[in-house]
Parts: sequence; structure tokens; C-alpha cells
Amino acid sequence: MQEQYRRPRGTQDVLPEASERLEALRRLTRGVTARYGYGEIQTPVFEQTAVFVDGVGEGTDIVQHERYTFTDAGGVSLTLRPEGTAAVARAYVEHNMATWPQPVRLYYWQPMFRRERPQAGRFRQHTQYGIELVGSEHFSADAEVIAVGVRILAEVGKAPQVLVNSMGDEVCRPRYREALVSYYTDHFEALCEDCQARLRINPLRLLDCKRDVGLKAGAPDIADYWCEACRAHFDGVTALLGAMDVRWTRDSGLVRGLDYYHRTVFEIQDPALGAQSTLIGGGRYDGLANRVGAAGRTPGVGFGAGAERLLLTLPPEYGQNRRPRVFVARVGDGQDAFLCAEQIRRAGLAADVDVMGRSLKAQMKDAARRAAWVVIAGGREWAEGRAPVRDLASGSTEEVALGDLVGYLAERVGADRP
RNA sequence: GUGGAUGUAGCUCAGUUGGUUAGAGCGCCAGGUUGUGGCCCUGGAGGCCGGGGGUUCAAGUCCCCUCAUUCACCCCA
Repeated sequence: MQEQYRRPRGTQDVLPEASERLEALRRLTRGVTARYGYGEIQTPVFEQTAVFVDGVGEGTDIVQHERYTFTDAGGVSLTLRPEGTAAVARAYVEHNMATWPQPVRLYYWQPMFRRERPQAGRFRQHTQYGIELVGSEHFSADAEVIAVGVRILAEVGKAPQVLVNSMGDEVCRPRYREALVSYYTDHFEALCEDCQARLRINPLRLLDCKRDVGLKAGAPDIADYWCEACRAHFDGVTALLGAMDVRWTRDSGLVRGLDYYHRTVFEIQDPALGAQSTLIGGGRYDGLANRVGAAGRTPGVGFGAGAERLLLTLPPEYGQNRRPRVFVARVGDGQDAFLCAEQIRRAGLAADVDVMGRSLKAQMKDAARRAAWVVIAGGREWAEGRAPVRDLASGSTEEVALGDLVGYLAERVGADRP
């Protein structure tokens, strides 16, 4: 086959079935989030490039290699949104949300763009659902955010395991970082190529190495370097998780790649996904708002969840509640059928009608694929004020007076009406 | 960006040591039933065998390049 035009690499056409799944998930997240008091925010698909460069951090992969950046006709550098938090922080500052009653609870459901090499569960455009709890420094805010993530997964039938860690703060992180660098510098020769680079660029990520040759075990643990405040914060968060019966484990190697993270970081994974196992990832970002122009200290916690990735872990029937529809089959010229379908729709039910000019037999065949009930319009019975209504599941046909037709169908299609 | 695997009909695949007009199942359309689906039967549409180049009398089959998909690394949702 000759295909001249193809969708860009790593993007997807969301066809009706997938669309329904996505929409079902969106409804679910919206419902859960609303119960926790979060309001939706929608930010532009693109921002001034500086929002992400300053917000996410110059040294991160996201801004270094994965940006979709362009210059518009006015010479302004714009970047397609690669992640949600920096944009929300920008909006928080721009709209003076610091003057709103604190904390401010926001959630978003938006497409994100990163120029990565696609693979299972990783796309160049994906939909991310995320929440941000801005304005509270208290550990219970972290626990609430994690609870929302756990709740979402529980509602789709998962019993999630939460990985938590603390990256420390401006007091203790530098001390730890120093210890880590000195430890790995002593073992420089044993490090893989990537890790030798990490040592310079982002030493904390050394802990992430998957080709570790046993160095990790002897590496200093950040928990031993936490200052009193960070330790208390971590204990507070995990105590609340425990009290909620959330299964959590501390992962001393869990570090997130974005510069704005501070103290709590967490991930919720699903091993079914292979390499891209992180369903939800997030943490606390107390300094972020300042990076994008906030005057005072504006703490915050949040997470992002990949919608398509989450869908990959759900059974195919998720979100596929096929609603019974009514099919109006045509006998004769078709005007009766066409108008009958209109009547049914006006009553709030879903109805299909043949627009192919097919034979009755072909219409029946078609109806069997897309409907649960068939009304035959325009024939002998119709002329006498009745219509045969066939139940495709049982195969039985009943004749219904035209005046009662809509009511008859409404009663049977009932709760399944769209 | 790096490495591996895979590209034949809408889908899943077959195509023998390179050899005439490239096949199957499912799906789709129509007919068998001038007014009735699911089973069955018959017929039909639909392929420059991902693209380009090369070797050969001859290439879906061999070689090179390229593009795409996919898995892993990297990174992340």
C-alpha cells in the first residue's frame, strides 16, 4: 500500500473505541478529583519557552533534548507543553492565586509533547492527568496527593504499591550530594559510561542506574543525611499513608529527573507495562513557583499520570459499555423510517437508520452489529398503525401500536440510554 | 541519540532451493429468501509483496540504502 501521509512518529489517531476508553477514564478521574475538591485548569498547549526552561530546569532531558520549540512569525520562542506542573505554576503566579484562599487545588487533563523515541507506553504526544496542591507546606498535603493517585487506581481495580522517597531540601541535599559524588568518584573506573556522565550532570541519578555493578549497595543513603525537618516531613507523610492502609515502601534509589522536586517524591508503578512501568509520578516542588516569578515562598505537591499508559494496563472491555441502540429498518421509500428514527432521538434514545439504500435483509444484518432493537417502518403493519419491534438478542418480534412505540422502546432501552 | 526484531489484502498470516496471471482464514459488499440478522451455500470488491537502488534471462524470495512499526537502553507519564 502506498501511504503518502502518515501521522507523525509517536502520535496516535484515537479511533472511536479508544476514544471511549479515554473518555471513560477522564470521567473517572474528574469524579475522584472533584470529591477531593480540585478544580480543573486548562493551560495553553504552548508556552513561552522560558516557562519550561526555567521551571523544569535547564539540565533536564526534557528541556535539553525533548523540546518541541518553534519561533512564531513575531519572533517569539514558544514550546509545546512537555509537562503540566511548570505551566500550572506559571498560571498560579500570573493569576495571583496566592491571594485566593489557600491551598489551591487544581487538576488538569491535557496533551503533553516530548520528542522521545517511542516504545510501549511512551509517546511523543500523550495525555496527562495531573493534580497540583499549591500553597501548603504541611506533610498532610503530600499524603492527600498520594491518596488521590491511589484512589484513582483503586477505582480501576488496581491495588497499587507506592514507592516513596525524600530528596531532602536546600539544607540537607547539598550535603548528601557531596557525599554521593565523593563516593562515586572513588569508584569512577567501575562506572558505566552513562554513569560517568551522570556524575557530572546529575549525580542523584546515579542511583537510578540499571547496570549497577554493586556500587549502589555501598552508596550513601540520603535518609542518613536528612535534616530534622525533612525527616519529620517524611515520617509524617508515611505515617498518614500507613493509617490509610496504603501499601508503601521507601525506595532509596527513587529520584525524579526534574529539577524542581524537593523533599517528597513518589511513584506508582505497574509491572505489566514492561520498561515504562510508572503510571503515576510526582512529588513536592516548593521552589518551583519562584522559578517562574513568584515573590513569596509558594510550596506545592502534585503528580502526573499518563492516561494512555494507564489504559494499556486495563482490560480491553474497560470503557466499552456498548449501549443498546434502536435500528429503524426501512420498507418502501424510507420516509417513514427516517422520520421514525428522528422521533426516537427526540425522546432521548439513540437510533440508527439505513442511509445506504440496502435491502431489508442487509439492514437486519447491519442492525445486528450495531443495535439491540429493530423497528420495521413503512410496511403493511405501519399502514395499519403498528410496527414490528424485534429484539435481536432473543429473536422475538412484537407488534407495537405506533402511539406507544417510543414509550415501549424507552422502557426497554431504559437505563442504557446514552 | 544507541542497539535488536519485524514490514505480503482492512486484520491475522502462508508463499517451497529466486521461475508463468501472489494465496488462505476472518472481515467487507451482493445474491440464494419480491418484508426480517446470527448458521449454511454462491459470487464479488480489495495487493506496484513499505519505498528506492543493485545482482540475475527471471526477485515477494538474494544484496545495499531508506522509511515505518516494535522491543530494550537512555529518560519518563
